[in-house]
Amino acid sequence: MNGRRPFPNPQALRVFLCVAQEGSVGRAALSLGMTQPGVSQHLQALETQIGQALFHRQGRRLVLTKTGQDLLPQARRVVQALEEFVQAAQALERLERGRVEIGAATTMAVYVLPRYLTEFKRLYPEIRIKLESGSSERLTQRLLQGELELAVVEAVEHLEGFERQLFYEDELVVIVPPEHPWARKEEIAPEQLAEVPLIVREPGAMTFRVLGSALEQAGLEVNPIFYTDNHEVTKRLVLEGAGVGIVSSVVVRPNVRVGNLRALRLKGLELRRLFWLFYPKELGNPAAEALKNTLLS
Amino acid sequence: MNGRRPFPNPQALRVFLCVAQEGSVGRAALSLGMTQPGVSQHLQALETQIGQALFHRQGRRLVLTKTGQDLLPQARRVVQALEEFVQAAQALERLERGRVEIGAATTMAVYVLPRYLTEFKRLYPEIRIKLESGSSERLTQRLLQGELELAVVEAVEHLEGFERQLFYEDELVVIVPPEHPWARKEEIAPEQLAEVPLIVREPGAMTFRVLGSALEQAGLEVNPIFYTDNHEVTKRLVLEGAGVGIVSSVVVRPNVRVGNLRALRLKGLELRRLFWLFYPKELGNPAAEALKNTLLS
DNA sequence: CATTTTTTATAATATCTACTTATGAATGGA
DNA sequence: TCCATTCATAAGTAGATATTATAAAAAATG
Repeated sequence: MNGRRPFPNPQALRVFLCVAQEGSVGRAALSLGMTQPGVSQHLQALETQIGQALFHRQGRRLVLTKTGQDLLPQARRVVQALEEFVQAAQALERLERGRVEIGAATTMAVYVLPRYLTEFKRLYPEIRIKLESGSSERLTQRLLQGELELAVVEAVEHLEGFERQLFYEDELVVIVPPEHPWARKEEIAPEQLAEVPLIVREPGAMTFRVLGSALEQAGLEVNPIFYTDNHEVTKRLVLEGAGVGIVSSVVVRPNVRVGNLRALRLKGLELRRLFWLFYPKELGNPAAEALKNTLLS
Repeated sequence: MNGRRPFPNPQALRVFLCVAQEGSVGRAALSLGMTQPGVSQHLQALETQIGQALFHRQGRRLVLTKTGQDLLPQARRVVQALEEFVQAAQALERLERGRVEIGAATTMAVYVLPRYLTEFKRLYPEIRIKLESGSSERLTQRLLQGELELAVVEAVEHLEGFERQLFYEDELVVIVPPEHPWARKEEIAPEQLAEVPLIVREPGAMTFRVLGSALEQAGLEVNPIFYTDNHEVTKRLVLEGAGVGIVSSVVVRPNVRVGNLRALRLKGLELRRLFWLFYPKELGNPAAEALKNTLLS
């Protein structure tokens, strides 16, 4: 069996409505932009399908039967529901509605994304955004499973079916309180880290891993005295004089600086972290497309 | 241009809903009673039509995109409206709903139809009946124009596209009050009508015309002193002693008799009136069909 | 009352749609 | 690595949906 139609053709319903309104097959055809025989055929098809006459044909006159009158409102509801469907789809396309779910590595989510999201909200006030922060691994996973449409994470590798663009170039810096002996320096030698109490993020965090591998390549070893799960905690501890911190540079940028923390580079070490925006090759959701563009503009 | 489709195919919407619910193309196909490629094609067609992805294909996994989630309720409404349409049509067919409009010559409407309509109401309590009374000519007109589906009228002639069955055989009778000299008779000679004050219906009414033509054929002439537009008025006048009435026999049948009116036949005159039930050859409205059967049973 | 005009229905036909089966490709588990 | 499962694609077919052309019937007109 093929070409079968389990329920009435909405085009026929539309024809039905139009003929009922216009009171004439010919005028309905005109109004619907089709030819008159097509209208006749649709009407007949609908009538045989429901097994009842919708119109009374007395010569050229067409009068709704009682059945026709009774079915008119139901037919109207169908057509209206269909129109609302396409309107909803168009509204999504025109960004008058919609949702995006984006994931971002915690550091980005806290220190960088807010300003973009604010801008996006200004451009498309009706679109709902859900921001999920977490580890790059977890977010990458969620992206692959289609539960996120965009993700700002550190590149693990190329992801099949996805594209990426560089979003943010970060580096790790050493932070010290203003009264610290290093406070006036621009940079210090990595070896000096062994002489001070170190405050870093917990071993699981990417921040820590970047640091660890860099120091390892340099043949150095450090003994942190504090592990934190939060850059803000690190900053506080450093300000209190508990030690020297190592954090992403974004957390001491002008607008997020706390107190008079000083930031220094580690001489000769490459501590850069690259954050990429990942997105499916065909992301298909106009709202996600728009957010992507905002993020990359 | 042909085969065009101005708005989405509801079958595709149904597929969309089912895939979203089942979470799998294959299972949706099974549940919809079609093969898997058909489902895939419907989904793709819908997606290209609205220009957005509804599902995220990560390998074999299918996850609703945000767009898909947003459009799900609208799609559901369309399918539901369609189902309600067919249900409404079926309800009409099963006589669980519906309307009939029947016309009947005044005499029939007042004295005969009520008991049939009561019976019909008992059989099909949900069906609304509208009874229109009036002259046979007017009702025939309305029937031809499709504004009535059934009509109990006196036969004018054969109506093209309509059928008829004898519904009621009536005759005109003379009525007199119980104290009248004729009260004990079964019938009287037509000539005697000239000797008494006559009360008849107005010249426009069929009752009058039947009488007139019968008397004319018999070469008689009468001079009514009262014209009424209502058999009840005639009966009252006769009872009060105002004269002798000529009415349809139905109006003095046992259950509609007022007082002790006596009815007499006119000897040698054929004063029968035949009331026919007229209906379109294909009346297409199950409710009308049912009422027709009740009337003829 | 015959003729013309208007309007709907039918016929023949072409294209597009909506299925089918057969097959390929990719994923996930053993 | 192989196998099973699942979705996508290809090719083919019956049916649906439109078209144009034409007939038939009813109203309008002279």
